[in-house]
Amino acid sequence: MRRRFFKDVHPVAQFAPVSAVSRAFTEGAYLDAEKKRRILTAADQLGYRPNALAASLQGAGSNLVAIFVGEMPNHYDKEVAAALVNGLNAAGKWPIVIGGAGDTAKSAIQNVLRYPLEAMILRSGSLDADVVSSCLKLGIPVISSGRIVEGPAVDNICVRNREAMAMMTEHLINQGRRKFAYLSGPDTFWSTHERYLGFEETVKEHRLEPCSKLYGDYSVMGRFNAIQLHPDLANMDALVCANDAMALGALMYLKSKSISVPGEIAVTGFDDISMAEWPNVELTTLRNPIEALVKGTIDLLMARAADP
Amino acid sequence: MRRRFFKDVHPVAQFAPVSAVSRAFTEGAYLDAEKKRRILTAADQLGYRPNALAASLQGAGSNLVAIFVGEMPNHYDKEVAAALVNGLNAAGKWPIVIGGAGDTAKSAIQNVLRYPLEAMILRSGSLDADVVSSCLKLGIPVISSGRIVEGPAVDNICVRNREAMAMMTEHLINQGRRKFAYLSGPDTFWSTHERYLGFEETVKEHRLEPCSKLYGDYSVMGRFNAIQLHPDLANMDALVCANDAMALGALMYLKSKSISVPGEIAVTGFDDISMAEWPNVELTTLRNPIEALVKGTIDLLMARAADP
DNA sequence: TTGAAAGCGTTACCAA
DNA sequence: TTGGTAACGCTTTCAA
Repeated sequence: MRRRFFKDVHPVAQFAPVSAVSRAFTEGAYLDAEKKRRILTAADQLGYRPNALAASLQGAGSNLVAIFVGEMPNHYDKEVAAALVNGLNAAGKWPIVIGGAGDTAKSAIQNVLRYPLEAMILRSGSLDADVVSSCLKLGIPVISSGRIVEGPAVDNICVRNREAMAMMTEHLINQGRRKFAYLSGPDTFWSTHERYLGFEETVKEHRLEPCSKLYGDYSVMGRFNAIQLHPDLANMDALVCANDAMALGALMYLKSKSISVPGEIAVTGFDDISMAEWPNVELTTLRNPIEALVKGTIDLLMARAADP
Repeated sequence: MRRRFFKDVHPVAQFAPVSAVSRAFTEGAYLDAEKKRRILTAADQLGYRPNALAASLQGAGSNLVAIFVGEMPNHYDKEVAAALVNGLNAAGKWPIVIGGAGDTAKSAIQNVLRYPLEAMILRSGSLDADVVSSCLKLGIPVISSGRIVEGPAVDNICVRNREAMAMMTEHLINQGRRKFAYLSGPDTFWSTHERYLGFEETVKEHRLEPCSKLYGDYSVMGRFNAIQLHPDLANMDALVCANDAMALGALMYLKSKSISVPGEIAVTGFDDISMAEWPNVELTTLRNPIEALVKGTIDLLMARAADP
């Protein structure tokens, strides 16, 4: 079959050779100014723009990035995801977002890896080993945001969960609190363990009596909050929660029992989600700075792009 | 320059011709079972998978979809966006997410249109005319989710805002409420107008006195809620809000003033975000069903894919 | 400064 | 069944 020349089909190349069209869209390429203007005008009318995929096949960067956001059980995760999308957009990177968990997410990730990605950003920990090894084989850099993931070619950006929680606990002790309870997240979340360690070591340092530890699920309503299960609320003057969502749930429960906060019991969270700023919400929280996290993630991405 | 044959470079084609490799990855293609197994094994070890971009260049569907989510000022928007991402993933479509507003978003959209998209899903109304005309030229179907957008080749899926709000108002009147105030969203949101109309026509039908209309911004805390500006809370027994977020804000304000809800004033919202189910939140709300919205959006997408 | 053509990684077609 | 190759839309030599 005779090779059809681009001239026959290329929408703009009716007016000029393909190479000229390409040059018209390439900053700083040699091309007669008048000719360039003509091409750009025609392109504009036709709604033509160079196909980014064909360009990437040719060697240009794809500017595509995948983000695995997981299930996003609480508002903090959603806020981070939204901020990440905006940050990437501003940097000229286009995020393909993958959600969910389990086998569905697993196969989704494998499918998305068929696109020429410049990076894989991990916001969820459920599939680490799998994803990391796949990306390694493909030479796609992995950026773990909000958790530490071991592995070659994995960049990490993460808040100091342990130190922060230690500071928070210290602060409560300085305020005179002595009888602690801890509301933990599920063990499947990486941050859970770190945060508890920070709390535990501080309590031990001050030789306070061992406290009770409860488990929530990082959401506000999960099990309408583990706090309900607590044996005796009377024997407690501070409730340290592993994130804001659960702290909010606890707060609502205590309020329904007419227990004064922070009078009788201090409640603390972690993340500083927007709800923590609402009036009537007597919550002390640690700022888990989204802006910094997003900026760090994108800096890492750009660094990898410049020097793989 | 001599044409380099794929054999020289294709990672798997060292073991078999490129066409065989392609067949190994194509369901139902003619290929010796044993040979297929060998190829797949080699591919697995090398981490090789067919490049989706090159495939789409060849004629296969790109499976890429863009979602313009806008600013997502409230939780409902974020919940919808998350559900949409999950739904698309489950359908084997990969969403490129664009956020923000104004010129940044505008140029982001134009850039993303350089990829071969199967559809553009609009969740934000800020850039309609622009996006629709660009997509039309490119032959990319536009799906407007949650709003009605006029235009050729635009599919719409949307809840009946007006009818729903009318029902809600009717319900309040049946309960004996007579003195209404309305807390509206910003005029830049399409749903704002529709919802107000439903409310207004019902109030007029029942010949109730004209009510006061206040403006919020669809967020919980915006201006710590327009309700504060209301001249006299005493002269009101029902506050109809255009969405849950603002209703929640109003609720908190009334609580801080020790006004009983729903005793003295009934407060209603719209959306049924998860927070509306929290205990202590005395909110009557209309379910804006996310599942149905997502399913409808994806059905529309699939229908377009099958028959453009 | 320009046009022609090679080559990117696929899939589809055609002849064997 | 198979292998070879045209074609997809683009950018980048290369030669003029």
